[in-house]
Amino acid sequence: MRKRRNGGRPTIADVAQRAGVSSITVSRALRDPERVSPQLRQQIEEAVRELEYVPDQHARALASARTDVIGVIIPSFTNNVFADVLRGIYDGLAQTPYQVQLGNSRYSPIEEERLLATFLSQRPAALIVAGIDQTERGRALLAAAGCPVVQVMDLGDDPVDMMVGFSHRASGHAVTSHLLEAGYRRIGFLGARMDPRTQRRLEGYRAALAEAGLYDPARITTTPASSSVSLGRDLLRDLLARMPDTDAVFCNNDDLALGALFECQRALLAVPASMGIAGFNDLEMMAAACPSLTSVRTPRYEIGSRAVQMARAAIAGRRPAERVVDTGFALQIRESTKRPETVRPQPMGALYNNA
Amino acid sequence: MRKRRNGGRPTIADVAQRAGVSSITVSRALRDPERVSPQLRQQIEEAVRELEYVPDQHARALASARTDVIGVIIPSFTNNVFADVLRGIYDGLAQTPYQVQLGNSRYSPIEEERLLATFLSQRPAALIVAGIDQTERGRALLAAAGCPVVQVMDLGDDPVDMMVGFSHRASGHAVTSHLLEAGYRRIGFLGARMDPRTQRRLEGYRAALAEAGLYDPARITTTPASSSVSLGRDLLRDLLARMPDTDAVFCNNDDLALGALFECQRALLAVPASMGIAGFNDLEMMAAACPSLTSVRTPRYEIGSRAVQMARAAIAGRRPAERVVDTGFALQIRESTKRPETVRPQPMGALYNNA
DNA sequence: GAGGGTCATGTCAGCGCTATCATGGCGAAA
DNA sequence: TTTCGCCATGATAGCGCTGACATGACCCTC
Repeated sequence: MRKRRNGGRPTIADVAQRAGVSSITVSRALRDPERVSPQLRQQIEEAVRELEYVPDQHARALASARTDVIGVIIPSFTNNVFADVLRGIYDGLAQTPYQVQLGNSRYSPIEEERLLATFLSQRPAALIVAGIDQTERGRALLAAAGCPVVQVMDLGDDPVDMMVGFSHRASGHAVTSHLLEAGYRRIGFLGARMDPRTQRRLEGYRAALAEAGLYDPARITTTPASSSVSLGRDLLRDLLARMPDTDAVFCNNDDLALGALFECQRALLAVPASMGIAGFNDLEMMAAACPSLTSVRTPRYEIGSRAVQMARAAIAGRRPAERVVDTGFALQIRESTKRPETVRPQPMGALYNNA
Repeated sequence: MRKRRNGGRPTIADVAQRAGVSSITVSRALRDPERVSPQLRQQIEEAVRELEYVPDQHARALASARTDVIGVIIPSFTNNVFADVLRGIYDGLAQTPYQVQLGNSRYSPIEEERLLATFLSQRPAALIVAGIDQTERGRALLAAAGCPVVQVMDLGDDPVDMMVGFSHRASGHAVTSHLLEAGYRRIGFLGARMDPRTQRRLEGYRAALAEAGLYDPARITTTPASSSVSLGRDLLRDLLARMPDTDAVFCNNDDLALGALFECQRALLAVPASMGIAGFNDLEMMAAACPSLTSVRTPRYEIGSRAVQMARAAIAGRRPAERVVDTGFALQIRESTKRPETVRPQPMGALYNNA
């Protein structure tokens, strides 16, 4: 008896023998049941069940030069934003043979390039990457990938292949315009990490204020450090130390906005009367905060599932007509930017008593 | 010329030809350089570089019946807790040939079992799974996996193989004891999703209160819904409607605690004077909140990297002596449970003015 | 009824790599 | 010098599966 290296698991040949057919017929019955007569199909299914046969992915990949792996590269695990995209992707792939190969670029284009090279060496069925700011070589790798590629979470003019996202510049512009309409005039910007998408939101902010003749670069407070709630507090404190008359802040993301709110509470600065606060992404907590926080709802889950949908269509040879999908975004206006008619800073009572 | 199915990529035979050796020597040079003479090794390395040769993972896996894939199963992508564990795992695997195959069980033991079966069909090098509450069949699959298995984030008596985590019961007990020591007497419990780890924290809460003769099941408020900040608000509101004299809450996790804080702010209930709040996991925002929130620091990143370390040691045949590692946890006492000496509910001024 | 088309199934030869055993050279021990 | 064993390297035979082509049965058309 031949030695088995695969731990005694049955092979396609075992199934074939048991079903009384050749192994290629079993192979066909598993991949494309239509091409096998109902009679044999049934025999084969039975044999598969009896032997608990599971195809060997590696052998399949080697023989067919194709895999059922979809590579996904995101810049952060910790950022809830990508967790939602990921959920969309995984949910879109449930009940399919596809598997996800997940990479974390840590917001580094170099690391992204490295991951891309690694992933491509496995000839994935498709690739989903966050952002449109690959390195030149990264773009070249993607272009030569030989599989569908979907860039997600951003929008640009020249997709490598397909694209699903929204305009960060437009969303930054929309939030800032909203703050202006709410009556705020000395609007600051809090930004962390300053990745390309953040930069584009900042551009939108800048443009909206410039159009209103109210742009003042001194109100922009950023840091390369990665975003956090504490950082939101620190950044707002810095900003107020430099520009005490600032009456609102557009926070680059929701963590910073929450931190800014906490800082206002600590400094006894009334929100929204003396300070308007807007965040970005509209994480679940924004609606629950007190006061509730204005933000921009970004369709993260939808972007993930849509990307999968497009990728699968492309794999199946039905490339969608629309290669670039703009999912849009939605301003969620809440208490934190509902400025009372009379604009005048108001002192507040103490919020709580702790010694 | 032979047709190439792999897209024209060079194979090990190409490298061998270029280096003037046989392909098995190239194979050895790549896997175990020590076994090849320095002379040939150098020639081979050069050929690899010139051809940009990248080994085919599938062919390697098929021929050797081994892979460089480490399967990881977590119950949620959205929960920040697992994001940190994941970071620990990925960081521990950086600069190694290992790759992660990530599965999301969505807190369903059935789904976990399914994932386990799928992953095992690929003969992973190791498996890291969250929790110790597998189904019976899941446990059997793990036991028969034929690879190192690390259960993480919890602690139990009979590891399938290895285990890294801490006692949820003990941590629940510790938090509750702290609330008692701080002077709170009518302590509630807010819990969402109620997965097994949450249940054990609840047990700890129950035990601590029972020991103090203060246990009242009516103060336990739970829901099978998944955790969120809004839910924290809802649960606290429910609890206070039923048991208005509740003077503190142990929240099953930090999202709920934050929601509870917001609810107190909305209801003008002073924290920590009239209501103590403690969370669980000590996410970054807890220290930044206003008032800052007491929580239990859980070493999530460390658990991830430690699990990888143990798995790699086991793969290399050096199974660690300690199969079960208790990482412990640390109570982080902050403003939200620092009750003033005089215990008496205090009214507060309005926090903010929004019309 | 010959020719041609379609369909279900089979044969065969790899995919790119590694396990296994074989080989030859060389130094140490006898 | 002879013998042995060790080491570096090579030849060979698959790993489990699928692509490409072959085969034969059957049906339709003129």
